[in-house]
Amino acid sequence: MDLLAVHDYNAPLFDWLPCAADHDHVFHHHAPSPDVPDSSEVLNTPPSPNLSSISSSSNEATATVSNNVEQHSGKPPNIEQAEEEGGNGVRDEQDQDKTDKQVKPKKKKQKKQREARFAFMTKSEIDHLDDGYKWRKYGQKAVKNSPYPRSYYRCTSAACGVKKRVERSSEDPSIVVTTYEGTHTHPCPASSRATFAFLPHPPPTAASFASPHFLLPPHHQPSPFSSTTNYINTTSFAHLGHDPLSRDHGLLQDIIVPTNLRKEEKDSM
DNA sequence: CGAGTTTGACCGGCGC
DNA sequence: GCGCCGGTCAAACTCG
Repeated sequence: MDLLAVHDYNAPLFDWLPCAADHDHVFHHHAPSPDVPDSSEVLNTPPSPNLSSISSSSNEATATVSNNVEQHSGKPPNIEQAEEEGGNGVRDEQDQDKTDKQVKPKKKKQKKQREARFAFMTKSEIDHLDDGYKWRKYGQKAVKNSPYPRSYYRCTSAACGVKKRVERSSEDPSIVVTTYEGTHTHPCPASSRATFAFLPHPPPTAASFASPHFLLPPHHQPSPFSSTTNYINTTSFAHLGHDPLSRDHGLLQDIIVPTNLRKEEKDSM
């Protein structure tokens, strides 16, 4: 399972970001989702079925990846939203009814299609790592089996529907688990001092995370974190699967963790 | 005053 | 069908 999951992440995943294209280190970002039913607004035209091989066996493991990709098929949330807001009148009307309980129309009937997600762990004391984008917090929830809450952020850029979740590992409170979901539809507003400044311009996206380059050890890059920040030892990663690169260097800046994997991790506890 | 955060409530999906 | 839980909304609040 773990192996599978990790495998997923070493495999090129999706073309998350348009701007990922000018990424020098672009690893292969072809978006997978061979079976992505075409949608009107798919940003990442997914030509290459890379996942097919992966997704054959483990539903769980692939769920997050391929599934997400598939889910992409629907339409990005922002689009959905746009649509919804296109039906602004609807919303307004509903607003008038809102005194009831049906406060909002929310998502329409259609099964909610989720954007591809990508989680990674960072050892940091800071919860909300600045990745160069501007995020607005729109929710926070207590996490089951964890004393730490999970925060929900959305990219503040108007048309950008990218979301991210930030939570602390209940196991190791010093580890922050960040899950990105969606594709930025705009350039990174700030990249210099950002947490991910060590990354080539395009800030963290699933694609960039998926890229092995993202796994460069700390000494290869200026640490965006405070001096108190530690790095997760590769052993952790080894436990997740493997990564020759990181193994070589012994340390790892961030650990890329498939969301499903984390789930499985939990399950196995 | 606008932008961002907090927080309680709502909703939908999923497992039992 | 029911309850649990994750995700989202939006009003109220805070801060610059």
